[in-house]
Amino acid sequence: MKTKSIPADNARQRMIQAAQELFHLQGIHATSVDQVLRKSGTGKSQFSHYFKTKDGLVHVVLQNIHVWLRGPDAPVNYGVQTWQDLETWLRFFVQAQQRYGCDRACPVGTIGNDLSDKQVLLRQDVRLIFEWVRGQLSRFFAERRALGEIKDTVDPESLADFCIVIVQGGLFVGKINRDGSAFDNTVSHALAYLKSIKQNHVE
Amino acid sequence: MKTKSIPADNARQRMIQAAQELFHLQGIHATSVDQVLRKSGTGKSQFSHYFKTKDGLVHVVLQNIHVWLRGPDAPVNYGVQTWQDLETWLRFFVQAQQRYGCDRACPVGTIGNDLSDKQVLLRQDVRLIFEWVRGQLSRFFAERRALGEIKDTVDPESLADFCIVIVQGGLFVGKINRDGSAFDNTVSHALAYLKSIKQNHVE
DNA sequence: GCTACTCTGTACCATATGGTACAAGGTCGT
DNA sequence: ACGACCTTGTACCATATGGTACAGAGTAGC
Repeated sequence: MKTKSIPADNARQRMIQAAQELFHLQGIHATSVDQVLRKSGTGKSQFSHYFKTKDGLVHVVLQNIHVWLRGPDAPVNYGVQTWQDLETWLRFFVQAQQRYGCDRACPVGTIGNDLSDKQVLLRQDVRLIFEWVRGQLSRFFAERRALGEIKDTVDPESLADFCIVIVQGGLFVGKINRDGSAFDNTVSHALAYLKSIKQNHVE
Repeated sequence: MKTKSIPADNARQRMIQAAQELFHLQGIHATSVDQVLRKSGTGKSQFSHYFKTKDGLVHVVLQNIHVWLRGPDAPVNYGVQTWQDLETWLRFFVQAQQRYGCDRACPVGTIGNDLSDKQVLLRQDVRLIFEWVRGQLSRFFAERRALGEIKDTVDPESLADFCIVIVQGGLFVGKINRDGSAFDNTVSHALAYLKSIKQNHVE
């Protein structure tokens, strides 16, 4: 036996980390368990021990991402409070994708896209994350509407949908084209729209 | 031998058709060659004969889609000429997705998303289709701008990107959520934006 | 009839896949 | 020291995968 078993569930964390990156980059189907094991330097017995099945691993990865996004180490502030926050939030994804050479989209979206109708629990995991993001955004828009900065006729939740679709679509198209310019252009237009909404407030 | 070999490349067409549907529904990775063979009722020898490899089949499927979209049997008019055409074009994708229970996104996008960096030729196939669509849309916006219906400061190509990202993102999110409302809401906002652009023309 | 070509069925192969069995090492509480 | 428990290595398995080999049937041209 090479390594001592002192590091406890160190292997578990390494597997989660490796899986998260591989899923992000290749999706679930294109990523085999063995690939995760090789990347994390672990064995099949640990895998079975900690996650039992591949779906089990995906589940833990999604949970991991969920707490990551909601916690203090989130890569960007999801608790949007100001219009500036919203612009920062949108622009973040453009920059983030370009940093990695436009070879990957949203980690959660990539996994969600690979799910079949049978993987009910995993779809629930994905939905939970999306719902939370949508909640953050719609809360922001609702607050702004209450302040009269948005017309009463505009639905805050539909604006949240608008932002989410822009981000998911932008990352998706960017990945396909290996080029972030379409995403960049789209965010510019989206921001122009949101500003026009903002300025159109009654009173 | 059950069937006579009179029907010529009938088998070939059936395989393409089956593959196209399976790729659309599951992506490339989740679709095995055997699955295509079972669905099309053909054998492995035909497959090797006509397409040689799996990538070869994907290539033909993409070409098939390409000529389909550009031809008279296209599911929607890509040769947008009027603002009404554009609205019809955008709304078509919302309706098309809902017709099939929101279990699939764009056929081309789905395939493009599954490509690795090594599949250069297939990525080229995808890019060709996307570039053509982008060309159709940007041509329309350029024409409208020439007529003074759009401000000179607005880039027609970036508006085309905006529309493509909305459609790809909407279909993508719809597939993940198995629900088309986010896409629907997003298209409504996008159309509102495009109308605001339209009315802002100088003169 | 003979040959060349197209089409198709059967069999096969090396590899990869997800998953299981089982035993053994290490740690801790007693 | 003892046993319980957590962790890990090795070996294995049934199945699926993409792909190949090869021969037989059908058809057309000469």
